[in-house]
Amino acid sequence: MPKPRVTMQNIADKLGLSLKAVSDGINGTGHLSQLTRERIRTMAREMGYRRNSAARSLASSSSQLLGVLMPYADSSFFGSIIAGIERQVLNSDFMLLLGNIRGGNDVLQDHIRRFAERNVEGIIVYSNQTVKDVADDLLALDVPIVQVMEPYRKLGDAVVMINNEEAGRQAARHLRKLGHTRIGLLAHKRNTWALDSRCRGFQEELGYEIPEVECLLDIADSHLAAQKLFSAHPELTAVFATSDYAAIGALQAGLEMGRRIPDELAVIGFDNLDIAAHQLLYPLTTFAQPKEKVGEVAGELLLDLLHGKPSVTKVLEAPLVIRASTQNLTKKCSENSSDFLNKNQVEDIQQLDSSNIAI
Amino acid sequence: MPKPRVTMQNIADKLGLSLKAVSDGINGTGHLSQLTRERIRTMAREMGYRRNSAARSLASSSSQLLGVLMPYADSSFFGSIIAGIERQVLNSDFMLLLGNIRGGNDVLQDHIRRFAERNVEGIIVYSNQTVKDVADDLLALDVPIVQVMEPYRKLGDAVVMINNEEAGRQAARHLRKLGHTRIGLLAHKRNTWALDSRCRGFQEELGYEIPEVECLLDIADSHLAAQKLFSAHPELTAVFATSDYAAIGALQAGLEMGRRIPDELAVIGFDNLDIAAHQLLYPLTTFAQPKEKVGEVAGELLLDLLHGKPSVTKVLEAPLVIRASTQNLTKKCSENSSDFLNKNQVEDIQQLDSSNIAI
DNA sequence: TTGAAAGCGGTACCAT
DNA sequence: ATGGTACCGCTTTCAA
Repeated sequence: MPKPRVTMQNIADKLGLSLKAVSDGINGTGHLSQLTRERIRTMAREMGYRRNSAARSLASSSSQLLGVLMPYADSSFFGSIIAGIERQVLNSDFMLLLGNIRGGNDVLQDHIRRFAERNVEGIIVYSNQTVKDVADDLLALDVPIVQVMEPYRKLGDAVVMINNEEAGRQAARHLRKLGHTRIGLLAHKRNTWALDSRCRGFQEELGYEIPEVECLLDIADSHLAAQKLFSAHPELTAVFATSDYAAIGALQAGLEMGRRIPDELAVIGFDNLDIAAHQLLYPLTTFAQPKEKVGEVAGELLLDLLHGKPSVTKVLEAPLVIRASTQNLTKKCSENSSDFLNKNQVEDIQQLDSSNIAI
Repeated sequence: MPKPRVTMQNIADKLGLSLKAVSDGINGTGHLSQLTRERIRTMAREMGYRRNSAARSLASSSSQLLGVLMPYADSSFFGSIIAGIERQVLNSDFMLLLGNIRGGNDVLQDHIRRFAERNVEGIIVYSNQTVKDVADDLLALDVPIVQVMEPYRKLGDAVVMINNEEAGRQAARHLRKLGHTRIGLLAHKRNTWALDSRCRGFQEELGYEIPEVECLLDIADSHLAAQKLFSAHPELTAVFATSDYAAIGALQAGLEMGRRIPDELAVIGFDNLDIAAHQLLYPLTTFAQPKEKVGEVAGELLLDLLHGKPSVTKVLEAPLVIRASTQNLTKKCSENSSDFLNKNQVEDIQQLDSSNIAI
């Protein structure tokens, strides 16, 4: 049989106080003498009182629940963002209700319905195509929404995003500084703000027409696309790939053609995934999006919105992490280009705790 | 102003029925005529009724909430497990409350307290060291617990785990079949059941004393450890590393010594992480733990427990994925060893949807 | 088959 | 500084 819950009434009875007094005592509200408050709290602890958020939520119509809609299973990317959110909102006693947005519109609509039933007070969402499709249902929840990584106008302008354009520019500058003049672009479909501005920044910074091939987010396809790019433009000595996956494909194609990395072919990726950082022979130069920070800022932003503050758009920078795919890093790399990033700046580079990985 | 919620009472009034009738009509409980039930449901839909789970939870003392405690930010590993759980329990109208178990005992205890306040009805947990430390608090919740990947006796025997011992054995058999007779072990600390049985299976299958060096879950340290191993035992031609990270370190050390892969040095890893699958020159032979499946089974198991069924331990197999780090896969690889895994068997190998990754 | 009424455990307004 | 009390929206006996 389930052990009986200790209620505020129980405490009140024990102490000869009113229910109201106990409620105020525990919540720090109302006007109580210091002594009473102490007595109440002590007794609550003694009796092992835990508040009942269902009751509290019903009475106050505030669930202290935030909905998180992300494709968290595809990579550790969104897991990190979620961890950032969690850390930020836990202090305010909010908890996260999860919804994976991999899957069709119906699955997502199901999540949204559940969010409604549970009275979530705010949403943090990555606006992928599915989300865009059901944006109306999301808006119907009538709660603050914060978007991360990808802004979709319809969902408002409370957004935490990465300065993709500047990253694109920086990629161009980095390659130019290394002396490359024939530079190509291996790009994914520009059907998102992030990918589009990433490419735009790159092209604008270079200022001339750039050979470009489109590829899927898939190493095999990127490989083929890169082959196409290099055979159509054998003069290229550098390529900016808009993801690490594409970059790997480009490296692969380059190696097959006998190019030496990075002199005869320099490659920049995007994301600083493990496959970039831990690529054995050719660690990838790439951009490290501050994932956890994005989550933290998003959480903070959402809490602000809940407190009535106006919505704002926050733009974070993605530092360039320079590795062997663009630059031979000798031992004196520390006194090298100003681009070179101190490891400490990149949250990604962290020691894993063996007890935390199901290796 | 918050738009007024449609309540069951509203519906009852509109229909001239009692609250009870509406409740029964919507929940499919009680005895109602087919007609009334239809009328109620139709009206509910028309008025845009959504149930209020706070009220429902308070009245029925069932929260329909499951707590998930995992280090989901470190890699995509646990994200996949969580996605599996979600898919399994969503049909039963449960939702997942998340708790990251990276961090100290106090953070975890905080999660547990919140779980208590929110009346979670069950827990799925990865028993890392922190969890083991606060196992008592977890048990105090007095709800069913399902463990994934790592069993900790104190938390009961409802567990979904991987047959690590068999995987270890299979690693040994695979290397032996390839003709290797001098085999080493590059192992992480055996402070978990998973790691210990993985090593044990490997050793037992080989049946003789195996040169072994311990390393951290970190490529740099694994690299050093592997150097140590190979210089102490230059006769080794193969090594089983108990994680892909360690395997990368081993490859690195081997390459530095001028070994040709896989003839002069074969390496097996564990986990089928991206860094294994997408290692450019030397894709890693490794074990693919069925992560999402683990989640699904765990979810199913927990639901069973909630329905009063007895707890059981489920053991899943981790198929070996053979790649170039142990075997030269020519075009006729498909007619190769029976070990060779059909890609379709490995859930891991999936096409990523570009709109789902913040590349 | 349907309805009335008593909670579930709090919150919050209004007295005192 | 404290107490009384009317809900919050739904589930659940129990009676009709």
